Amino acid sequence: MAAKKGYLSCLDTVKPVRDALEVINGKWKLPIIISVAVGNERFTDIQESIPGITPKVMAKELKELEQHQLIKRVVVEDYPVKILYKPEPYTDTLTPIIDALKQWGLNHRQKIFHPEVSRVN
Amino acid sequence: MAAKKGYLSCLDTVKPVRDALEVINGKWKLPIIISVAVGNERFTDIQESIPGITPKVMAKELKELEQHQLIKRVVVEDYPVKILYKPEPYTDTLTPIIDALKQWGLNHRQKIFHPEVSRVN
DNA sequence: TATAGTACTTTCCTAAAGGATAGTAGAATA
DNA sequence: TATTCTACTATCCTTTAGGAAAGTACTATA
Repeated sequence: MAAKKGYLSCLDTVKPVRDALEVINGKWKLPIIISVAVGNERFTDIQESIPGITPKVMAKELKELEQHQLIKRVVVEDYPVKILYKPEPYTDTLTPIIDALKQWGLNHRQKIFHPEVSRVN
Repeated sequence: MAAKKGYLSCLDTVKPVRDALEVINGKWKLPIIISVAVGNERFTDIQESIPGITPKVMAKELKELEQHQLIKRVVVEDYPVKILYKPEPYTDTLTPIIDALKQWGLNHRQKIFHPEVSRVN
């Protein structure tokens, strides 16, 4: 019974990649993380630093990022109270992903708008 | 007029990251790329190597990846004709992203299921 | 007193993603 | 002749993402 060719397994890579994508999926999570990592702490500042994001989406994404311990919501008991969003140590672990995406995005834009000059492919 | 604090700009990073996300967004594009990169060439093999994907979604994603020149659809004129999906040179440029996501996903799973042993955070 | 700022929430809506299931056309195989 | 293989397509449906606009409770400021 000559074994039918069958496919090559790639689950070793596919599974962890999907785990990662589940946490950072969507259009806004990484931009918010980048903004907070750069030092924006107030709701309004973060919002204004990311063109196009609405407060509803911001609020939802901030909650999810908090649950994943990728940012911390800090209430400062002043009058009036201040609310700050701060990076967690765990946030730093995303740096390699963000860097890789940034570099790829820069190269991709080169490729699309100036194909003859682009470095890769 | 003491300038109101204002936010810190992070567009240098946010913009290219968003460019990249637009190409590799969704649940399935990277898994498909991984499968093709590992050597799966036939529609059915790719599909079987990625648990949960349906043929409809496969077909749609393959078309989009082709448009972005991340895979090539090759028709082999045999009887019957064979259709092969192959990686393009440009596919390799995604390797750093895939590696970063894979490493992060592995670490994240550690953190979630064995917090006391996890390496980072 | 009126306006503005802060951190949201609420409502309503559209579009896109994704999933289940079935079907199909041609060729090969039993 | 019947079934299987291949690479899809077609239908239908549910869920999620995301966007527009307004509102709110509190405080501060002019």
